Amino acid sequence: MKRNGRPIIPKKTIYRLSIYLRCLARLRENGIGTVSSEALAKAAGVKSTQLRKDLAYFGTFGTRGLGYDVSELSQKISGELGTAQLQPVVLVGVGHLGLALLSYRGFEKEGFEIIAAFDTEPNRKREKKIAQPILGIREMPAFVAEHAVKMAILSVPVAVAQETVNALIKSGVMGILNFAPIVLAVPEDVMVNNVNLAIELENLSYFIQG
Amino acid sequence: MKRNGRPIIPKKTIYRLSIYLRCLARLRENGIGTVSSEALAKAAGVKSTQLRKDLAYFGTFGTRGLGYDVSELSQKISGELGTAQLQPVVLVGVGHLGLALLSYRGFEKEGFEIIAAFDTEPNRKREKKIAQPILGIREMPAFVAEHAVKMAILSVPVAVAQETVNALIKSGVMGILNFAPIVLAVPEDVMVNNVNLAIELENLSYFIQG
DNA sequence: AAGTGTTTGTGAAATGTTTCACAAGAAATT
DNA sequence: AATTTCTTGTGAAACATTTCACAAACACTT
Repeated sequence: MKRNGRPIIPKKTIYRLSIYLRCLARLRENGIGTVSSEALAKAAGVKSTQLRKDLAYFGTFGTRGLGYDVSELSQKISGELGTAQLQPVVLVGVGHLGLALLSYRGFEKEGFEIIAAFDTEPNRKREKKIAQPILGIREMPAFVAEHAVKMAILSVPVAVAQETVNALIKSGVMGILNFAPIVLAVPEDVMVNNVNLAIELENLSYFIQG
Repeated sequence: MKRNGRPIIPKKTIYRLSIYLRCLARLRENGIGTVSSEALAKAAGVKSTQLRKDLAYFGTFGTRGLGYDVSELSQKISGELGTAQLQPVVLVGVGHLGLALLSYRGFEKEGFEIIAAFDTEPNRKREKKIAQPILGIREMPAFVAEHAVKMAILSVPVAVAQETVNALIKSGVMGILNFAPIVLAVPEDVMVNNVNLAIELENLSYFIQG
């Protein structure tokens, strides 16, 4: 299926592309130049046919009888995901979790940089020193607009989550990584990814009962 | 479809049951005693037919023409998910993220209690005081076995993630909430839920370009 | 250069999930 | 008590995703 020229790639496939990218990175670190769909799929925890189907959505990069060139495939997936260039991100809500996320060094490696954080009490004393500036929530709209920030991490209390999202969207944010345990109402063209740790635990709890 | 007497409920349905449970909790807080599938579905961000199908997997609880009793439905879903009683959980890896998770007060409300944390350097000075004991990683096997812990949160560095999981499983852990950006190899009867923040951001990044 | 062995790419089949359409049941109204 | 209104529960249809099966393409060996 296609829409405006580009094929429509399933959400799940996009998710797996990210996983493949990480596996490829590790292969490259180990100096491995070529990999078969079988081997890469195993590393990613999927079936090899699924890996090939996933790649087929946006091109054909392999060599039959040999496999895929690790560097080339990395680049192609990176390009498709749009993580080739560094993306600015803001974080809103600097509580326990927000502070931990600001300290987390895993984003930069993947092409994202938290350039600022916002909180209702930016000067409240925190037990940890961090590199990014913490600004008042009132400064958020201007900052986001000025720096053309398109993505935000939301770690505010549930009570203010919806109003915070409204403000972010008004300022131009299109994608939100939401840690507040609430279903946010957003326009169709805005995307929300929810991370709810309690739900993940509940999920585990169910399936290990059998 | 059924297996050993119980119907097989899709993973996605289980996930949504957790969401319904949260929506119901909020309704109850607001003193609302009855809710229609239409209203609850809207609050949960799904279609009403889907909500009814989800519930139909394990029973029929509604009253036609009226809707569902909020308290009763909460109990039924809780019972199905197995979150009726408090579940002990351990956390392994007390770095930035682990520390934040230990401070997170959202688990208890949902029926989970982090009863202890483990780290290779339990006495390393940390900038935050927390309630749970931090023990050496060597004490983990005995502790987990003794307290019959079935679930663990894994926030260790990638390099030691697999060996840590092996040890946890050996001690009797059946469910793992994994924050390490790596695909863990586990036996069939052990369940892993991965939380990978970089992937979530990458995902957003892709869809807001479209 | 021919033959053998691998591995990709892809229609088709199988499986899984969501949505539709509507009968059936209960409440509310007249 | 009959009628209308509302809402559930569910088989069937539509849609989406995964897996299968195998031809095509290339590498490697002899």
